[in-house]
Amino acid sequence: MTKRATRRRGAELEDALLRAAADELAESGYAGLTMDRVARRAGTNKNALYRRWPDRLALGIAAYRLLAKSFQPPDTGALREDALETLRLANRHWSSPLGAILRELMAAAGSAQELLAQLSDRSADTTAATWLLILGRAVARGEAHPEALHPRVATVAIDLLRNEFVTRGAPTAPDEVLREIVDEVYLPLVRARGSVTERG
Amino acid sequence: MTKRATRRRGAELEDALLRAAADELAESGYAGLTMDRVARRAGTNKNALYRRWPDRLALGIAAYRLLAKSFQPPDTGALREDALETLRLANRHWSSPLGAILRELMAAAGSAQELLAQLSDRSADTTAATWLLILGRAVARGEAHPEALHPRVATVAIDLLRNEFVTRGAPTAPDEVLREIVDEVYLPLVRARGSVTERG
DNA sequence: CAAAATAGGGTACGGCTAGTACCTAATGAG
DNA sequence: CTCATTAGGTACTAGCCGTACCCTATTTTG
Repeated sequence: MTKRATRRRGAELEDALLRAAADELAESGYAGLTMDRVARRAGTNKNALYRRWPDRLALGIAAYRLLAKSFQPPDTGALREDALETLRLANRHWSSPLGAILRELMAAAGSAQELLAQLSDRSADTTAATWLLILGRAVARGEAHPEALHPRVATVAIDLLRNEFVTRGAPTAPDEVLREIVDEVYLPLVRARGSVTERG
Repeated sequence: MTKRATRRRGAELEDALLRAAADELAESGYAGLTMDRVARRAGTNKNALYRRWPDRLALGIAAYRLLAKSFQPPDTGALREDALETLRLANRHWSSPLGAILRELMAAAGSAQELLAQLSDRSADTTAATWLLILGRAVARGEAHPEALHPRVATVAIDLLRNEFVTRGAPTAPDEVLREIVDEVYLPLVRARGSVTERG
C-alpha cells in the first residue's frame, strides 16, 4: 500500500475498481469476489465501491461484462459450417472459466430480469441477430426455407446448446453434441419446414 | 421447544429434519435456508444435520426433491395437445416458487455434475423417457416421422422451454411462447425430417 | 486566491452465516 | 448391566456484506 503520488478520482478510479473486480472474478469466480478484496486490490476501500455499485452482484455483473469478448459471426459459405462454428465458439466460452462465472451470476441474479438481461446480451454469438444473419444468408443460397427466418426458429441451435450447458455441468460439450444439434435438429428444421396448419 | 417424551433417532429424526428443511425452503427459498433455522424448526440442532448431509447445498437439494411432485404424462390422442400440455405443466412448475428455488439450487450446484443430475432428474415432465413415450405414440398414429424417435429430437420442446426459463427470469412464459415452440419448431421438426446427409 | 463543496481514504462495527469442537444425555444391542 | 452409538446443548472461529463516521486531498467557484 505505498501512498499514491496523486489521488485517483472519477473515471480513473472507476476503471481501476472495475479492473480489480474483473481480475478477482477471473481468479476466484463470483463466489470469491469479495468487496474487501476488490477494494484492497484496487488500492482503496469499500466506500469507493459502494458509491458506484449498489451491491456485490451489480459489481460482479459489471466486471463480467468487462471480461466478455466481442465476436464476429463466421461466413464459411455453408449453413452447416456457420452454425457449427458459432456453436463451437459459444461452447468454448461457456466451458471456459468465464462460463462458470456466468453461471454463478445468472444464479445470483435469480429472477431479476433487468440484471439477467445484462448477462444474456453479452457475447453476440448467442443473439438472435447473429443467427438471423447466418440463416438469412443460407436462405439466399437456397439452403434453408424462408419460413425459417423467425427468431424462435433461427436460434434453436444455440438455445439447445445453452440448455446443455445449464443442465449438464460446465465441462465442454463434446463436438458430437454440437453435430447432433445441427444435423439432427437444426438443419432438418430449417430445411423442410412443413406448414403447421397442414394437419390439425 | 418443550422437551420431547422420547428422543427421536434414525429414520424418524431424518424425516423430521428433511421435512423441516423442505418447509423452510418453501417459505424462504434456498438463500433463506439456514442450518440453524432448519435445526431449530426440527426441534434439534445443527449436529443432527451435519451428521447426515455434508453441507447446506446437499440438504437443500434433498429438501427440494421432497417438494417436487410426481407426474403422469398426458395422452390426449394428439401430439400437439400432448406436447402443449406437458409444456404447460413444466411451465407452471418453473414459474411457481419451486421454480425459483430450482434456479437457486442449480446455481449453487455450479459445475458439480453429480448434484446437477439430482436436480434435472426431478419432475418426469422434463425427462427424455416422457417425451419418447409421447412421441412414440404420435409415430404410431402417423403424426410424426419415425426418425424423430431420438432423445435429442424428442426433447427439443422442453429443452427450448427450459432455455426460456433460464434466460428470461422466472415469470410464467405466455401460452403463446409454448404454442410457438410447438407449432414453429417441434411439430415441423418431428413431421418432416429431411435426411441429414441429403446435402453435405 | 481563498473558501466551500465534493469525492477519496481509513477504520471499525453490527448482524448474520457456515461449519467445527466438545461435552452431556438418552437409547438400544448384546 | 455395559458399552457403543447417536441425539442434544452450547459455544466458538472465521468470513462476509453493508453501513457509519470521520478525516483528507482535490476541484470548483465566488
